[in-house]
Amino acid sequence: MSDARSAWSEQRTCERRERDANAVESSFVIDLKLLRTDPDRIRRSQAMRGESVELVDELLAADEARRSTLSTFESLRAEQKSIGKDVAKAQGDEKQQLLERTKALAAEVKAAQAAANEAEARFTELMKTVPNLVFEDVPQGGEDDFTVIETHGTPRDFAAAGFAPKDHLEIGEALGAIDMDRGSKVSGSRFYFLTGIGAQLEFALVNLAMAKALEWGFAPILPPALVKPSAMEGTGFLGQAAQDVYYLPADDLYLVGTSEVALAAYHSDEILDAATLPRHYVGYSPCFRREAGSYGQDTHGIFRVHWFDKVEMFVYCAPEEAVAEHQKLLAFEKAFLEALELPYQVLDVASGDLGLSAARKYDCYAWYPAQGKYREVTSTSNCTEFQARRLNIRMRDGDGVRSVATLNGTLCAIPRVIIALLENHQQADGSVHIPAALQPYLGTAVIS
RNA sequence: GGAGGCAUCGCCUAGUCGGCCUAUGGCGCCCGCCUGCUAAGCGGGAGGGGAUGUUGAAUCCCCACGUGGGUUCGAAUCCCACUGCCUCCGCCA
Repeated sequence: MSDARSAWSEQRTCERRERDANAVESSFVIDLKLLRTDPDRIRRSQAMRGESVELVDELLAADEARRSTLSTFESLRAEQKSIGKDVAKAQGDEKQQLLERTKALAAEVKAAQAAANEAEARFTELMKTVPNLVFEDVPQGGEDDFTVIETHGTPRDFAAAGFAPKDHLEIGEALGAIDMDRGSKVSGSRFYFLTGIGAQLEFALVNLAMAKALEWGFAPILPPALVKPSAMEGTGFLGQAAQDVYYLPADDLYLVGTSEVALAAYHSDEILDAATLPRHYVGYSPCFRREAGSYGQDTHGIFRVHWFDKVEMFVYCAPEEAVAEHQKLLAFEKAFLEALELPYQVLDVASGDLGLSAARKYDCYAWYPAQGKYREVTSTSNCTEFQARRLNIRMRDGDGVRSVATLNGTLCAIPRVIIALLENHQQADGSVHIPAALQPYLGTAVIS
């Protein structure tokens, strides 16, 4: 039995469902105990992200309000219950007296409960806005303050080869691989058709990526591309990133921007047996992005588009394993780029440029000759327990029941990989060399 | 889309014309005990939150019978809405 198949059968027998509603309500974004015992840790994280530090004080106040209203409700409720029992036994006048007392109490209980619910809701709303805690050793700063931690390969010297590199669109159109004009005719800007060898290239890349992932022990999944709001919110895409997401109001569904969403929500409301962790999944799905904040950026070709397909890795593991798993995901991404013979760098992304759910993020930037620079081609995030708390995904082990950690990483984002292949491996005559690892899947060593 | 049925602890299940439910029993699981070993047997445990407290003690309380409301002094039990699943019909790749 293959690794992938045994992973499947194992998981089918070990799944647990957690249906407790309170657990869902009280699954918070950051660790509740941390808020009380070490609020400064959260303040530092907020500062590193360039987010509100005052939020922590609001949270503490809201938590206090929540607890005191809850206490009030609980003691009233306890009294109500205990009198209720006496009522059942009492007779005559005694019964009438008790009834009178408890009638008034009923209204109080109701009011106290409403107050407690409201305080709870306010607190939960606030908690949802807190991004994940950043690891304290990630580079500080904004978009441009990343640290380049590795550089692999060397950009080709096209001058020495005697010709100027063409950009991917020019190559792709000449090869009949990319049709941008019809993309915009049919669907608008930032849409495209992959045609002929371009379409074949996608299938070849997907098959190569899947073959590698299976070899590495990942279980393959084809996830839905439309998800409920809870899945979107749980993975952290409805906060500041909400404007970048397609929404279908008629059905109250979102189009995912990455299969990470469905892969993370896959085990929502479940308790996983610790013996089945870590779990490695690899998903393939279309990805939809409104690119609302990027008007005018990367408008040329298929670098930044509203729809693309992507092979994505996803990991569930014990929190203490997360850092090591993150390194593994990065290693897999590197192995894939190396198989494609692409020069690239690895970036440790700065605190201010992390998404809502990431504690640390490594991006691989591949070399794009026509742009003359390294640009993002993969991204892997360690979300620690952030998504698991929101999605109520826990594990049972010797220490009881606790949240798992989740991680995600790009294995192959089709358009950006196609661009990198076309541009880096182009020849003077307009043909494109295909890396040895990909040749078996495409059936040719050169496209022309 | 139309009609009907169902929803209790990991799984199965008792309870459903309101208070004795502090939710029954079985299986599986975990920890003890017992025992040449195993099995059996016996005892205990297994959700969330809060308070006092401790640092890996304990005690008390609240919540949890799909979800949310309602009726009532009191709801697993009655009423309403919603969700999910199952069956049948229709439509469809």
